[in-house]
This record gives sequence, structure tokens and C-alpha cells, in this order.
Amino acid sequence: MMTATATATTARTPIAATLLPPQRPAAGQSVVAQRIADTLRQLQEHVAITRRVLHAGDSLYQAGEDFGSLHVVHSGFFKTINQAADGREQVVGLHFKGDWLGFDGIAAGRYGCDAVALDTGEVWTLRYDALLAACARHAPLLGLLHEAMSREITRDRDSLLSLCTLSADARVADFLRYWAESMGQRGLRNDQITLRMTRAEIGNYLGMTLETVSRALSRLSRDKLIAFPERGRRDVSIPDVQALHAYVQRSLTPSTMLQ
Amino acid sequence: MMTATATATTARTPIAATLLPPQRPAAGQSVVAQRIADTLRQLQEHVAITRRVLHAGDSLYQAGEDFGSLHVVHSGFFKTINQAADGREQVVGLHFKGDWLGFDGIAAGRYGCDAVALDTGEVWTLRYDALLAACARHAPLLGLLHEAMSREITRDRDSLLSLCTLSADARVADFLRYWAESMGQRGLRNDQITLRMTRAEIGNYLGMTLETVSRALSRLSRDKLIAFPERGRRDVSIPDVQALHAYVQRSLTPSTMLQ
DNA sequence: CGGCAATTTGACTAGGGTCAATGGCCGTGG
DNA sequence: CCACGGCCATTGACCCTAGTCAAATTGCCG
Repeated sequence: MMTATATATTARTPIAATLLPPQRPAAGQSVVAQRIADTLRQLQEHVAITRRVLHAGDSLYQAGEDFGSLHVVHSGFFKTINQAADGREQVVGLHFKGDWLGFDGIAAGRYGCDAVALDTGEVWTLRYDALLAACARHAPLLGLLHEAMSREITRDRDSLLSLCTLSADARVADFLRYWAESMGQRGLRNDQITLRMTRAEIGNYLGMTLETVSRALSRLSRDKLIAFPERGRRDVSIPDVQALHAYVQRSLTPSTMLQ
Repeated sequence: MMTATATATTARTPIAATLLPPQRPAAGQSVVAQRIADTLRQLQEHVAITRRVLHAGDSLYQAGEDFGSLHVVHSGFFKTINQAADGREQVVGLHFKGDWLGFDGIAAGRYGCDAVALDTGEVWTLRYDALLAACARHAPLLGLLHEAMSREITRDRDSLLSLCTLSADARVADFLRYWAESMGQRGLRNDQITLRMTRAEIGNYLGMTLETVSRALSRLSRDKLIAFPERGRRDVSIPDVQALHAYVQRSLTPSTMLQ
């Protein structure tokens, strides 16, 4: 269980920084990318931030640890793992740039999940009490915080919905769609994604076994919805994200469809 | 689609009410019941509340409706239903006294779920902007809000975990345990609970068919973990909540166990 | 090059979905 | 008051999806 070997620097920002006008939207950037840039900028200007670089496998925090800080992904990919008292273990979330981590610790006073880096990335860590103080001085921050928590709740419910209503193949397709879409929204290329998780991890996240994940990927590849460009199987090329979405939809109609 | 026929009254409370010391814990009451009483008291003292009585089937709000208010269950039972664009529909949450409703609307500006009463109950509705204003005047309110959102996230993740790691029978057992435990924490009787949902609704919530729910209940009844005291099948008597918990645990060990 | 983890694929099985028949409960109306 | 119809629940029979077990292959890394 390696603990994060983190390079940490503290960025103190002026307490009552002047409120700058929102950054102009860069042409072609999605509203999500814009929102994320805006969030990071506002945090940087109004809250004391500790930056931390983590590498694949490093854990940002672990379940049971005392809660004191929230975290925002600045780059890289993270997963959160929920562990039941009896040892059951489940990947409950994937987190990309702009996503917050650690909300589950607020109520309990202790983190309820492990947060683990899937590759090299940087997180910004904010002390929760400092964040609240900053919110009191600069109200828009509170809006950002609440929206992030709200999105987290919405996202979790969408996961529940997919888990309950989709077949294994469709869940895998939906997983790829979600990942690609998240990349696209953040201005990254989404026609070719690198899965930073093993089949076992993906299966755990999607509520199926690693064999089923592998078979689903093979079927999707046979149907030309995805392709494996490299000899490695971690890179997935997605010629048409829309087609993946359509595939998920199609799998919902057991009735007389084409085919 | 009947809309709530609600009796609404507005309770204006003094803007800057004196902060009272937390109510003394009544002997024998759980910390959850205490927390809920405290929350309701603080809301009553510091925020403008609209009270609303709903009856079984009434909807408190519907997906797509403009978000403007959060809601707190004062009595009764509620479910939230998530609807995908393609018509998939899924019960994503059960809500008892003290639970908040509507968090998913904050980020999107629109509610993402339907909230429906499972029987007669009362909700307190707070305008979100008024709540934020009240938080600015009385900081502890903000703590309550964040804790409630945090618990919601934790709860959703626990649902995910159960859904992915438990067998159908164990999920039904865990569902009954959760319901009974929630009742107990709120000071209500938990040796006999009345399911306010049909088998189909329970199945939808647990990600299985109504037949599987029925069979699971029959098996649990055969194993004496539950009983149907009345001729009606909506009342379930639970002689020992701990035994249900043990049953869930036991189902996790496929290895050589007693039996 | 060797060892090991990750992946793929096949064969088999079982848990749970689907379809169907039956019975209880209750409201409505003759 | 009783008959009827609708909804809900239960149970059985059957089948399919996905889990389990196993073997072979590939790629990675020391």
C-alpha cells in the first residue's frame, strides 16, 4: 500500500483578491471546459491551495482517514473505491480534471473512500475550513462548491440507473462513451482514449467480471464501434462517440429491431 | 399524473434569532434522531419555510422542473425516480424524516428526478436562495446543508456497492435492514415495517424483477428472518435486524460455510 | 530470456429474467 | 349482498445472460 510520494507546494493567495471578470470563453471550448477553468481560477485567487503531484497507484487519501480537506483534480485521472466493513470493495467513481474529491468525508468527519491516482496527475487540496472561510468572503465560491456536490449526486444516480437498466455490453459501451465524452468536454482528444484501468477494475466499476468486460470489448470491436489501434489493449480508438450512444439506446429495445 | 394537492402555510421566523443551545439529547434517542430534531429546529428558527402535506402518489417535484427550492422530509416516506432521456426509469433513493430532497437540481438549475410521496407526509420547502442568505447570517446552517449533501453522496455509493456485490436475496435482505435501521434511528418501531412500495417498485430500486423480489421475500420468510404477520403482504415483521445483517454477511462467503 | 500479470477465449453452470397461470384483496356496481 | 374486474403477489417452468473455471496467448519488465 504505497502512500503518495507527493511534491507539495503551498500557494498563498491574497485574502481578498480583487474579483476579476470571468475569463473570456476561448473559441471552440465547451462550457464544461470553461466552467472548470473558471473554478480553478477562482480557487486559486481566493483560497489557500496545496498542490500535489501523484503517480499511478498513489493514494490521495484513504477510507477512515480524518477528513480535513477537499481536493480538486487539476490533471490526471483518479478513481474512488468504497470499502464495506466486510471487505467488499467497489470502484464507485472516476474523476477527471475539474472534479472534486472528498465530499463523502464532510458528514462523517472521516473519508469514506480511497482516492487513487490512475496515472500521473496533480490535485489541488483545500482545507475545508479555509474554503468555508473563503466562501464567506467571496460568495461565488460557495456556488461552485454546491454545484460540484450536486453534480456528484447526479452522476452517482446516473451510475445507478445504468447499472440497473443496461446489459453488460451496453454498460461497457456506456462507460467508454462517458470517458470519451468527459475527455471531449475538457478539450482533450476523445477519438482515442487510454484506459488507465485493468479489465478487473473496469469490471468492478461496472458490476461485472473481468471476463465479461473483455468479451464486451471484443464484441464492440467486432461491431466496429471501437478499435484497438496499438498492439497494447489499453488504447481504445472510438471512431464515433455518437455511434456508441446509439448502441446503448438500441440495446434497450428488445422488440423487433433491425438486425 | 396528479400534482400534489398541498396545504401550504408559510412560517416566517425572526431573521436573526438568538442561537439556542442544542436541545438536550432525550434519553434513549439515537444520535440520528437528535441530529434530525436539531436540523428541523434550526431551519425553523432561521429560514422561511413552506410546509406542505402530500399523500401517497403525490409528486413533490418532477424532473425537468425549474429548481428553486430544497425540501426536507418532516414526516412520511418519499422515493426519488431518475428518468433517462430514453425512458428508462429507476428508483434511485428512499427518503425518510430528516432527509433532504432536491440537491440534484442545484447544478443543473432543474430537478433531475421525480420526488414522489409513498404515503401521507409533510415536507418543509426552503427556497435555495433564502437558505443561502440564512447561512450567511447563521453559519451552522451551512454545516447542516453540507452534511446532508455529503450523506447523500455516501448513501448513493453504498447503494452502488450493494448493487454490485450482493446477490438478489442479499439485496432484498439489505433493503429491509436499511429500512428497519432507518426507522430505528428515527425512534420509530423497527420490528414491524410497512413497505410502502409494490414488489415492482422494490425490484426497480434494487435492480431486479418483481418476481425475484417476491421469491426472495418468500425465502427470507421460510428462513424465519422475516414474517408476514397480517394477511396483507405489505407488512413485514423483522424479529431481529441483526440476523438480517448476518444473513447479508453470510451470503458473501461462497466458501465452505455452515448450511 | 524468463517470469508474471493482464487479457482473451472457450466450455460449462447457475442466478435471475421471462412468460404464464393462479389466487387474494378490494372497489365498483348490479 | 354478491359478482365482477383490476391490481398485486406468488409460484412454476423454461431459458438466457453473465459468472466460474480453465487454458492459451500476449505484453511488460527486470
